[in-house]
Amino acid sequence: MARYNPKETEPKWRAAWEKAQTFRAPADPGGKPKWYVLEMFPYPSGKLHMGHVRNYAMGDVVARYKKAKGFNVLHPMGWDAFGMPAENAAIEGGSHPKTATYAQIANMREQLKTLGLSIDWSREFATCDPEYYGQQQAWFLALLKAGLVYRKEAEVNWDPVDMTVLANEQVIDGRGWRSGALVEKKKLTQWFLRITKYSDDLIEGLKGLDRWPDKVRLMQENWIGKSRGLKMKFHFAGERKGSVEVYTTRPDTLFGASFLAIAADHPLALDVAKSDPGAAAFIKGVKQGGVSAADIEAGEKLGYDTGLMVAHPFEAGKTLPVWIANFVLMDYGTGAIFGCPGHDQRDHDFASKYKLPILPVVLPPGADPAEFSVAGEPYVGPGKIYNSAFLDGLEVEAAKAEAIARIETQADGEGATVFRLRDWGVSRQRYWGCPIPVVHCAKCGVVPEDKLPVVLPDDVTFDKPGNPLLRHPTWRHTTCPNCGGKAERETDTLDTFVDSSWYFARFTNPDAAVPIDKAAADYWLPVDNYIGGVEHAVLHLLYARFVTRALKDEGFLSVAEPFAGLFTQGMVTHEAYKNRNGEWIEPADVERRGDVVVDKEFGQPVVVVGVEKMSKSKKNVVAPEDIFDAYGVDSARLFVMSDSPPERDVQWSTGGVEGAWRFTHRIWGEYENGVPRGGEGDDPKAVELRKHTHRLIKAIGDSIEQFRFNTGIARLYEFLGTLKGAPAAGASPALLAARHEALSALARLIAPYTPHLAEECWIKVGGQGFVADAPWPEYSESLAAEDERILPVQINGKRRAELKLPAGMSEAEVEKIALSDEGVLRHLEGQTVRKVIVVKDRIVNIVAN
RNA sequence: GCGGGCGUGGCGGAAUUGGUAGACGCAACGGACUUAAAAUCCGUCGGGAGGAAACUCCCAUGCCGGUUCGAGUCCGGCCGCCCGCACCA
Repeated sequence: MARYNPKETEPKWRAAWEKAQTFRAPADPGGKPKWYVLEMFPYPSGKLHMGHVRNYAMGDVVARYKKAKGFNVLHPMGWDAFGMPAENAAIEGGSHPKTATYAQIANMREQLKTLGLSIDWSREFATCDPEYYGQQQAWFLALLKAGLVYRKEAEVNWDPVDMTVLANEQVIDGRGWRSGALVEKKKLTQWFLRITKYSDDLIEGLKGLDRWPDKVRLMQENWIGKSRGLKMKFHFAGERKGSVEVYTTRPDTLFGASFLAIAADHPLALDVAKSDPGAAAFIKGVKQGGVSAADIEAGEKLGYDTGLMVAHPFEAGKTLPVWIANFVLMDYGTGAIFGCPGHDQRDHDFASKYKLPILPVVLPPGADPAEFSVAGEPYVGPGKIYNSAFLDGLEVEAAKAEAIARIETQADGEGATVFRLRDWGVSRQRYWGCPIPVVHCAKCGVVPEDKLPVVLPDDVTFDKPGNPLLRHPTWRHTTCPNCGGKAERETDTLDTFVDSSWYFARFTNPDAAVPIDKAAADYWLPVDNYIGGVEHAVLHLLYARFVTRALKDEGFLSVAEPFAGLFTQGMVTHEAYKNRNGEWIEPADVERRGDVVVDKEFGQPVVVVGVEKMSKSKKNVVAPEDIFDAYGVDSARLFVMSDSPPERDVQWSTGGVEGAWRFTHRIWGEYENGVPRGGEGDDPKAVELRKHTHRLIKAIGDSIEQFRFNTGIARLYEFLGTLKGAPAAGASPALLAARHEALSALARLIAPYTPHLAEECWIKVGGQGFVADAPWPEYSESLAAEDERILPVQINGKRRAELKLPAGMSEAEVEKIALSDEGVLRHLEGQTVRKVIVVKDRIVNIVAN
């Protein structure tokens, strides 16, 4: 018997689908409901890895299923093609980012196509296509006009050797990751998107995203970080005029205030430093005090007493010293706080160090005011306010409201909402990104470019550090669209997160002459299933939500939320191995012999270091091409979906993919000799098989709807066992008919997972056209329903017997049967039945003693 | 430190959401086929005790306690691991 040969069948079907344009998503709805499936588009690294296989296989399962269920499915693919890897490669002597990127796209497109995905390739684009980023420039200018884009001076991590701005994660121990140079804090005028305008709305919108993981919603909520409190002024006591504004979420503890602290870059601190060398030195010290998170964590609280005093707003005559403190952040709240050491850990640390008063004003429930002390540690829990004049006796929350009201009547401040979220800095001093389409004119200032796209020049060099656009002989020199005079182009390019913040909308009509074809977007958006890695839980997904809102407000599209359903899938991991010299070795070079893992070549035992994300550095990478070659694409797809729940990591193993491979062959074995249609007749075995078939149809559909692919696949494996128990050889006509029904359904049920094999099977059952175009099988409720139940009988909570009963039997009847069952009676000997609990179709529990 | 999640056989994981714990797969072991091996097929597979056997009983979902007729699932307290944020006032 000829074995199923995926190497022959798989390419054949891919070519057939392509020729028939099976996965083209028609723009015209034609009465079908739409379904938009999108996986996060890849950076074109040039090499497909197992993580991609899992991500795209997952989306493909849903897309193929929804298509079979009668939806008009959009399932597009593109390339997140701008960004630093290509530019860094060019700097290191590689080829030009453009040629390299398009070459890598070509490679990766071929590899992705090998996966047999149901993608509408006619919609493909790359973010580095001028047709795409030109439209991005168009809406960028619309946002600029609307005031959602602005420039301001901001501090950046500047690498003085590479002459570039670094992201925080590129700064390692205060040094540039590439050059190793000490990173400087530098002020540059940068472009910002006003995401903070939508802070509240972005939090509110999360509530409606009921098909998002709670975890991601929570992460976004925390990231935006809304807090309610009080902004208030402390007036200077003494000669100095004016006031310092602070923000607090604990106005109830105002009577416990013992100092004010301001950030080192607070205007007041800078003013003091002008005439106070000590303050100037302190500020300088704070600024140099490390950039990395670890530095900040280890950092001790330090302060400098400015000598200034402010008046307490409620206690006449009481004054508080104003300190400059290293732990106060300028860009949160007002950059100034009042310190209440009794009820805040940081203030307590600070006050202890500088011997400032520590006053308790919140009394924990049940504590004795005469005994209670906060000298050792602050108390941050709930309680009643005391030592606080008019606030005495109030609970914390009530006291907050009362304090805010008082401050408001004194006209010293007002209740305020503050967000942690900052505006989005999108300037990158880099070449390989979308040019910011403005010119700088000496006469007219910043002027939007009127001829789009502003195209990146190709003739640039990477032999010197810094932004090649700055060095280009002609590119930046242009004329002002406004006055026609000499002007210079902006040389900053956009953060690549901008590119990925709207691509899902562009897919709805990638050829539109405007950024977004509104009719197409209105039809397709929002994305119904968005699938990708959880590492994008905050940044990408928050930016995309923001840009969608901004584009909606500017009339480009109609939805506020781009992604109705989100699924974050786990990684593909693999065991990592080290030989006895401590060197990493590749999975291909090791072999399992009994209980030990050995080096194939030398036979020496190797150490299994653990199961980790596939990475080059640990050499625990399995190349998808090798797997496709050995087992076929279908087996690889099936395995990455089968072993673990999709949101969790899956561990790649040779044994696992071999199991999937065996399964495909066993399936084929049921079809290869033909599937006779059978005939009429009575056969209990036929009825039994039909029941299993209809139950399976229901189960597989449910498992895909719920993203529980692993349990669905388990049911498919199980069903194969059922088929083997009802072989075709010697079967009655009725059983043959039931087998035909089963195998016809099965071909369609496996199609989302193993689409190539399914097409072969579909032929064998006499299916019309592609199984990829075939409707999902229907199940009959009555056949899928269990008509017989096995009820366990517990006695005092321990399972003692089983009853096989028809489903739906009444509680009283079940009780009667249970109490007369031989096995049950044996266990009840010498005991009195006190109570019988019958849960319909589920369980019987007899309480006896 | 704050917020969230998880802990089930040798391993990945199931468990109708409070109702037969261990589906399905991997590994392992036994058997069939074969001159032999691979492949394939069939079977066993949480631990313990009893029995020739069908089977019966006890223990078991990180640990301790609670609620309940009944707890892997709910509640409280520990222990361990993972993720996010991190001086956010």
